[in-house]
Amino acid sequence: MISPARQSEFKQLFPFIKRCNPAFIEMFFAQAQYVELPAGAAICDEGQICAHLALVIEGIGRVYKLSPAGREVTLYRIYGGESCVLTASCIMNQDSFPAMAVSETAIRGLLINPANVKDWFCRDDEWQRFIFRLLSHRLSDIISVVEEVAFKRIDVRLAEQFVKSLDQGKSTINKTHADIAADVGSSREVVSRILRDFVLRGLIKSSRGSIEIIDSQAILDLAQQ
Amino acid sequence: MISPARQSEFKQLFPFIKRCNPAFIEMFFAQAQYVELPAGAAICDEGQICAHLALVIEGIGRVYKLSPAGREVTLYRIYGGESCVLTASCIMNQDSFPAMAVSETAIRGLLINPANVKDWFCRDDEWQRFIFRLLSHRLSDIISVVEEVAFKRIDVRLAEQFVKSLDQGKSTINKTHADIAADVGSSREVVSRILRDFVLRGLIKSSRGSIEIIDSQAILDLAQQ
DNA sequence: CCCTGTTGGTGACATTGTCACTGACGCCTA
DNA sequence: TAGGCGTCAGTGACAATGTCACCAACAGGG
Repeated sequence: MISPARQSEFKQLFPFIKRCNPAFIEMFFAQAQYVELPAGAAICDEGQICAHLALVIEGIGRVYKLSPAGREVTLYRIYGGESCVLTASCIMNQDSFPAMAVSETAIRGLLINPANVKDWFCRDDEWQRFIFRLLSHRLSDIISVVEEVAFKRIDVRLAEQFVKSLDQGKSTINKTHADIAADVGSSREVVSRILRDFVLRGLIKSSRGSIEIIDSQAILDLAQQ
Repeated sequence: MISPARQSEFKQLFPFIKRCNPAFIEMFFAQAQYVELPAGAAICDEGQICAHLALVIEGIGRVYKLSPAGREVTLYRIYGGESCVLTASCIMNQDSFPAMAVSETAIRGLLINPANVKDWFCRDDEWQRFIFRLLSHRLSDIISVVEEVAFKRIDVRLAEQFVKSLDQGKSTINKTHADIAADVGSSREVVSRILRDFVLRGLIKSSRGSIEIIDSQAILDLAQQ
């Protein structure tokens, strides 16, 4: 049973629940389980069968692929108000999880039992819509990753990352070159080289573990390509 | 209304329908629409909203991404007994199609009205299971594409393609270098170069528009990496 | 037999990936 | 405070891949 305070917090982030019928809402909060995770916790290992569907209230989760050689690509991130679809699809047919997931920050959220996820599907139209929307958004997220990796130059993709930060009002990115490389699926050396060029061209300032965007217009232009 | 002959043909390829309840089966075949497509027909353009859910009886569809520069990557293929999930997920929430699709061979299949897809979801458990299985398989298909593109050398990926042909009992592949490049998301020149090396190493024989696998063991070994 | 579109080959160069190594920095502990 | 250690970033050399421009071989139609 979820406390009333957490319930209203949840409703803020997941508006669909407010459109569900009262009986469903009651059942939902009765069955859901509240959890907290520290930053950097492994949520799902490759091949592991997922135990629950997670709905994130606060924090950021990162879902990624890991190569045998140790390289990484981020498939997508899970923010507050979202849920791990891979988990969802795994729950639906008991497959194993085809990627890894970690908490990038501390995470708070609700866990739903797999049996409930499926059972509720026909109990409430809004719940169904919510799950479907999630699945299809993730599908297109991952397709964009294919597009990025297959077609775009890395300098352009780095610029895109910076633009995302700018959109969130942050002109400083606190990440190491290795972090960024893992994000875009490249290697640290390549990222370092390109960032060195960015520094020389006056687009950014770089220091240990953080990057400051100087010429945001040039970054925007580059990301445009 | 689908003719009895086509119904039994469909049941062979989509066994789930045999496990559905009789009323559902009747409704299904009453509402479904039979269609045929020639080879090379455009099924879905990027950004276009999909009008129907297609269940393929015979033939092969290819779903791919196209870059502005004209390069391509194949996301997945749809064979007999399968369905276009992207279409499915698009239907569920009226999004536009995030990729392109063409018929690689002539295709025969059934079309389902979007309204029905959704409506049926809670009418029959087997139908629900079928759609979910499809969605989650496609998701992992596309994740493997990310893995391939981000982490693997192209010679290895070409070898993998050849292994797929060998698995189907075909030691000759009737494709142009450009076709193969579009499949793996590379460029024709690169494919040509690598195939030239394969020829020099005695792995394949190459002629205009077709490739014959000579040393299948070496191909298998290479694909293993 | 010529014309034309398709297919494949090639060299040159830019971009990216990999490997091995180095130096700089921050933190901990003796 | 000095030394030790791990993290972070920079570099050169070379391999793999992408891009561009161009050419040659081939097939089929007129």
